[in-house]
This record gives sequence, C-alpha cells and structure tokens, in this order.
Amino acid sequence: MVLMDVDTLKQIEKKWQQEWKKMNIYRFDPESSKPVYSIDTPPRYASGVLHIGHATHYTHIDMVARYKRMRGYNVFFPLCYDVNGIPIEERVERALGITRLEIERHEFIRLCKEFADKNIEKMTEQYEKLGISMDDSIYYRTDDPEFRKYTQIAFLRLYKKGLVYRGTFPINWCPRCLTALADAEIEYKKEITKLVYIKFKVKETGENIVIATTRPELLAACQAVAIHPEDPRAHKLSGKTAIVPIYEKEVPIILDEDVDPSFGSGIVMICTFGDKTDVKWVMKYKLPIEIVVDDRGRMTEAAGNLKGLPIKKAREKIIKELTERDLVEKVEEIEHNVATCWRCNTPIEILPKEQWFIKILPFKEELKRVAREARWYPEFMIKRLDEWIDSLEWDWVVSRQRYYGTPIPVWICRKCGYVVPAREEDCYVDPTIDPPPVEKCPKCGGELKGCEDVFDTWMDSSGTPLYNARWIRDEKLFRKLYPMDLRPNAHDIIRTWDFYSIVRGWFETGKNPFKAYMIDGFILAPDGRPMHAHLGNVVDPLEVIEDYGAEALRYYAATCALGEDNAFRWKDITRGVRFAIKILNIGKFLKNALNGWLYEDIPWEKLHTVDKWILSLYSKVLKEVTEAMDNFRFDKALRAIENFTWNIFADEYIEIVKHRVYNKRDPAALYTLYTVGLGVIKMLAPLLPHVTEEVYQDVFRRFVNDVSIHVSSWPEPIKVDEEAIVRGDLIKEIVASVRRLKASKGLPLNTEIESLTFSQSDVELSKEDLEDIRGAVRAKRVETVSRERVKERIVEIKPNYSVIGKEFREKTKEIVEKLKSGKITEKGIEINIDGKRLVLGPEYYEIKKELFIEGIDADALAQVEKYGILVAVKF
RNA sequence: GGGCCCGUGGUCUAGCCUGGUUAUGACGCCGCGCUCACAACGCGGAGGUCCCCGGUUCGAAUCCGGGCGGGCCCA
Repeated sequence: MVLMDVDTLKQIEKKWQQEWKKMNIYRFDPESSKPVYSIDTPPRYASGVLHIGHATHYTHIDMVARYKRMRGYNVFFPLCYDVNGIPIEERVERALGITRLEIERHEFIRLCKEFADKNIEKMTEQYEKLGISMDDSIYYRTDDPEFRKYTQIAFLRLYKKGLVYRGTFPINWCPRCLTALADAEIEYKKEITKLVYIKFKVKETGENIVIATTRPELLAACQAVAIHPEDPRAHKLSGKTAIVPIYEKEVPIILDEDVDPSFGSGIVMICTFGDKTDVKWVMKYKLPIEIVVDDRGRMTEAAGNLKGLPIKKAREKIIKELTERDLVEKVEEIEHNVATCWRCNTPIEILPKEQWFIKILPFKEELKRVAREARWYPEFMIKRLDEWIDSLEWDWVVSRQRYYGTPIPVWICRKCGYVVPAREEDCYVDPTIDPPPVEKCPKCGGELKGCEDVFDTWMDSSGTPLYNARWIRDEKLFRKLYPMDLRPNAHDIIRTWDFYSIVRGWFETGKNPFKAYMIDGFILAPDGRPMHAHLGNVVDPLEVIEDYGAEALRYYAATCALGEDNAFRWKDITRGVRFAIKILNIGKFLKNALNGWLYEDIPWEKLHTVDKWILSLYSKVLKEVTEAMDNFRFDKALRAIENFTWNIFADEYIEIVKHRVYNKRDPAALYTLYTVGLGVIKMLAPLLPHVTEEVYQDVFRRFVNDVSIHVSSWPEPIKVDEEAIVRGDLIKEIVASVRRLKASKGLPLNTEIESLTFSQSDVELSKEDLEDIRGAVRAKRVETVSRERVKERIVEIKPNYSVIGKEFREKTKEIVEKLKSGKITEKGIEINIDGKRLVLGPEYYEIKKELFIEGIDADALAQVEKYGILVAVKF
C-alpha cells in the first residue's frame, strides 16, 4: 500500500516533467514586454553531483522562479555550471594517479573538461528529477570561450584603469612536487617537533629575551619579534630592537594580539615565511621578505653557511651551532600540526611567487556602502560581509599557477618583463597558444611569452551577473536584466562569491549587481552534524527521490527556514508524501464534486455563511502566503497553506458542504469549492509543482486557458468578512462537537442522528445556517434552545493579565487574587482594594462556566467553551 | 581566538523583533473508528526545568548581561 502510493506520486512527477519539456514554459523571452525577474543561478561546480544541501537550495531558488512567473514576470533562470579551478584538476589527478606536470598542458585540460562533462550530465538529470524549472536556452558553463571572454575583457579594462598590478605573494608550495597548492590540497599531520628556545639580545638594553620556534633554520629570514600586548614584559620591550643571533640582523619588536602568550616563551619570531600567521604579520606590518628556502626545499645563499642544505639537515645544523655558542636556553619536544602536501606528505613551504592583484583595499568603505544598495534576506547576513571587508588586509590575488581556468590575457617580455595585454577584440585568447598582438616587446624588442597563469575561479564566477545580463553585448537587454533581481547562495560564500561579485559589479557598472540577496543555511545530517562520508551520515537526494518522490524532498526543502542551518528530517519527508497524497485526494473529491458543473459567479449575498467563512479565511491565508513568498519564507508559506488546506478546508469545510454537493448540487457550494480549491493549489504550485499540476489539469484545466498551472496567475483574495468568520466558526465548532460525540460513541461519522439541540449564543445563526448544520451532522432535526433554559455554574474566573497588568502594575497580583473571590454583579466583579470598592468590567476577566440544560432528552452533551453554548445529541 | 546564527515534550520545530492568561505544529507513542476524496485517513489521549546563571519588570520562552553546547566563515 505504502509503496503503491509513492509509485503513483513518482509516475505523476515523471509525467509532468516530460510534459513541461514539451510545453516549453520556462523560457526567458528576450522580446517580451512583461517585467523581468532575473535570477543569477549559482553555477553548480562540476566536481561531483548534487548533494542534499544543493538539492534543497536549488529547490528554494526554483520556488522563487515559479512564484515570480505566476506573479506575471518574465523569469530569467539559467541552467549553468562552474568548472574552472583546482578541485576538478585535483579529482582528475587523483583519478589518474598523475600530477598535471607529468602530462601535456592542453591534454590535461581536455581530461578536466571530460570529467566535468560527466558530472554536468548527471546533475542536469538531477535537476529535472527535482522539478527545478531552469531554462536551458540560456545555458552556460564557465569554460565556454564565450563566458571566459568577458572575464578577460573585464580584467583588461581594470588593467587599463590601473587597478591591476603584479607583485609577489606567498603561496603554498610543495618542494617535492614543485607545485603551488590550494588550501584545500593541504593535509595537516600531527608530528613531534623540537621547540627551540633561542636567546636574542635587545639592542637598546643589552638584555636577553628568549623566543621559541619550531623553525630555527629560518633564523636568517626573521623580520621581527612579536609579543602579546598584555604580556607583562610587553611595555618594556615595545618599540625596541632585537638582534637576530648568528646573522646579527636588527629587527623590530612588535606587539600583536595574535601571539599566544602560553606558547613557548610567549615571544615568537616572524619569518618569511614559517607559516600562515607569518604571512598575515608580514602583510600587516609591511615587513621585508627574504627567501632562505628555494623551490626544491634547500637553503639559499641568504641562509649563510646553511646554504644548499635540505631543511631538516639545516635545522639540525643550526641547533648545534646555536648550542655551541650558548644561544639556546632549552629544547622541548612538542606535538605540532604540520601542513603537508596531500599527494606526497612532504611538509609544504610558503614561498612568494609573482602574482596578479586587483586593488580593493582603497575601496573598503565604498564597497560596504554598495553592499547596502541591495536587500539582504535574512537581513543579518550583511554583517558577515561587513566584518569580512573590515578585516581585509591585502588586495585580491587573482592569479593561480594552474591549467584549468581562464587564461590571464597577457604576454610578458622575457627580457624586460614588460606586459603586453590582449586586445579586447581578440578575446577569448589563450596566451599559451595564441600569438601576442605585437610581435616583439614594444619597449626593448625582446621576445614575448604568453602568461601561463590562469584566473582564480572567483574571478570567473564573480562575473556571472555581468555575463547573464549581457554586459557589453546587448545594451537593451542589459538594462532589463541588470542589476539582477536575485542572487541566491548559501552563507559560506558571502565572503567570496557575493563579495567579489560586488567588487566586479561596482568596478564595471558603478552599481551593486543585485537588488536582493537570498542567503540559505546549511543542511546538516539527521544527527545534527555536518554530513561526511567518513561519518556515514550522508543522505543522497537521489535516493530520497527514489524512495519518496520529488515532492517529499521539496516539502522538506520548504520547511527549512531561510538562512538557518537545518538538520535533515526524515519525518518531514514522510509528511511531504502524505501531504502530496492529500492534495491528490482533495483533487479527486473536487473533480467528482465539480463534475458537469459550469462555472458560475455567485454574488457574495447569495453565498451561505459557511461559504463566506471559508472564502474569508482563504483570502486571509492568501495574503499571509503572498507576504511569506515575497520574503522567501517558504516555511511560513507552507505552514499556512498546509494548515488551511488540510485542517480547515478539507477536514472542516468539505465535510460541512458534502450534503449540499451530493444531493442538491448547490451552486454556491460548487462555486466556493472551485474558488478555494483552485486557489490553494495555485498557492502551493511553486512549492509542490507536480501534484498541483496534476490536480490543475485533471480538475480545473477545462475552466481556464492556461496550459499549465505554472504559467497561470497568482490568485487574488476574494473578500474578508469578519462577521461571516465568526458565524462560520460557530457552525464549524458545533459540527465538530457532534463529530467528536459520534467518535466517542464509536459511531461512524456519517451515522444519522435523531436530533441535535444547542443553546443560543451571542452569535446569531440564520435558518439557512441551521439547515447547513443539520445536513452536515446528518440529523433529522436541529433545534435551538434559549439561553434562559441553560443553567450555568461558574467554574473559574480567569483574569486578563494584559489588561490588569497595564493598569495596576505592581498591584496586579493582589487584584488577581481578589477577582477570584469577588462579588459578581451585572456590571462586573466587585472587589475591595485599599479600603475602596472597585467594580471591574468584563474586559478584566473571563468567566469559565459549566453548562447544563434541565429536562432535555439527549444521549450525549458537549460544551463549546468558546461560545458558551451546550450541544446535545440524541442518536 | 574573532564575527554571525541556533539551543523549546522522546525527536524535530513555531512563537522571540513588538513581554501578558492554558507555549504552536509535526514525527513517534497509546486508545477508538475502514466514514460514499483520502487508513500515508479521521477523532481522542499521554508527554514540557522553553540550555544554565543573573538582571530589568507587577509579569520573561520573548528584553539585557554572563556562561555552556552546536553550525558556518575567518584566524
């Protein structure tokens, strides 16, 4: 049974996925006069296939796209992939067991492309199975020459503006593989290392200080000595000069909070470069750079008599030498995290290499301001960007010594280093293949060599809004598409993708490239930890779809509040299946109910109270859902729709009108079922596109022209009639109380009953209302009795704290106490306070009563507390 | 170590911005009922130190301060 229903769901999903393709309804129409809603789809990185976090996040984006289409927008939602960069190179190297240095450059690039192709094919299928409505007519991938062309042109323009410069920048380097490494390629290994305490002399005072280091062989590269500002020794040392032993070099003593006072002697030396913190300090204090280790991991001339030694030997030698000169206070063995090459386990070195930079440091404040031109959802996410911009300490390094990326479009003179940029009209160019625009160096006539560096992937992907919006290609379209309406991404790449996009957008166009940022959280494993293969807690979206269908996964996605980290919840998957099936069943009921009916508009006055009631509640929910969708709060929208559809429309209204549908074919009831039925599936369509399409086509298509629910228009509220809401609610309460009485007697809900009697309340019901109640509960007779016949016993007086508290403040407790025993009069409750008599009206409390009717012939009684009435049933 | 976010029945979660009576819902559990759209359903029930400490207030899940635990990014 269980399996059969999921199979039905899956068949429906597949059917509509195929139909949608034929319908061609997700196309962006460049010629359309409709307003544009442009989404900068995150180009999925093609190093693998979609995981559950991607699936959830892209489903959120799809919900926006579908919603905006229904709101009448010409939606731009491209299918796209990112392929450039190190992770794919790394996967290919791992798969083939080679390094890229062992293979011809362009052959390696071809292998990377092939690897990406396979993943792209799989992911495109995954998107389809999830019901993601991306448009493949505006497809791109970041290694298309057409895409790369605009990265190169943008770079050339920045170059002309003087915003690009070359400089040395430290990178991770494996001295065995002779290659630069990305941070992702570094593995940390625990190792026992010697921590050497070395005596330095303070020049001004002649006293000794002791610094602790695990890299004594870098002594020659020491540029400064650092101590924590709160260290008791700090104020005495501040501004003084230290003398590096053996090399007799004078270096400044600086105070910095990043020094760990509990490590070693609490004083460290800053070298070029021992580790990442050294890099930071060198940048921060603009210290000189001296290289004592070469590419192959041997000491250079600058290391004096250590020259030519490999690092480990050099370390031993210098410890020996220092010891002999009595410059070592002590040596400790400590456990230490050593950064190593993932491929060969050799400890990495940090070496400065020539790199390309884009200037951003002078524009920090400007960029913070530009970031605020857009709205951020949730708003607090912009704080992360602010903090990031404030903490920037160096410019953007855009070059990588890699193969699979967009080539930096310049040639460099072998003789004088003069740079010849490509001409814009020649782009896309690959300087490793293509000839330079001039034959020889214009400055010295030397030979030009194509630049072998490629761009950092962020240089490519930060240009997606420019590329999507047809920047410098189509001015007319650019004005329509830019700034793009939406940048959706997860919170981990605010500081990269979002930040660099703002940089690029602002440099090229003077504007923030987006009007809004929708920032999603992370999907954690069911155990609340991040998903990791080695933890065995990975949930595969394809398996979820296989076992429960796409709607179940989309339901789960909708329950994930924007911006928050969400653990994967199987219970929401099951709930999603149930809800999807519920929608199909409501559809089946509506189809049967509306069978043969021709649409007929019913004026408000001719509707029954219950019809006005459900239409009013529907109109309220619609407003709530619309607001939630406008704010990307899919969780709020879903909750509102689900509660209304399941608990109010299906469980209450449909049950109440069945008798009017089956026997009387009451036009008011049919009109109401039609209106609310179509309205709820439309509201739900962006969230659960398959089952809503099924119901739409099966039940509603014959009434309307739109070929698909996904190109139909978002519904409009009908009317909110507060009086009908109260009367309808009373009717619902009475019907529900009878249903409960039947259930408690173990009777089927459709059991006919002899009579229903209830006492009148403040809310007046019409004859028609009573008839509707009679039909709904299947009673032969319905009677009301006047309130006078109802006896009541006061059970409890409940104080209204919000009214009492505001007025009586610190006396609240006393008043509440006295209310309970006060004298009840016509006007209210009489109490004595501070010797004064006080009458508190009914706004200060609520009276709970128990009701009973004397001499009534009934088998079961129920109270409807909300309206202070008694319901009596004779079976 | 820094910034941001989160912490509510067995499990997950709404509410928190804008303080007020009995804290929302789901999953699971228990009991009853196949009822002409639906047993993946309906009706009913049990189940809570709202992470901890302190403060503000007549009143705190909600506001403020501190702590503990988790997530992301950075170091």
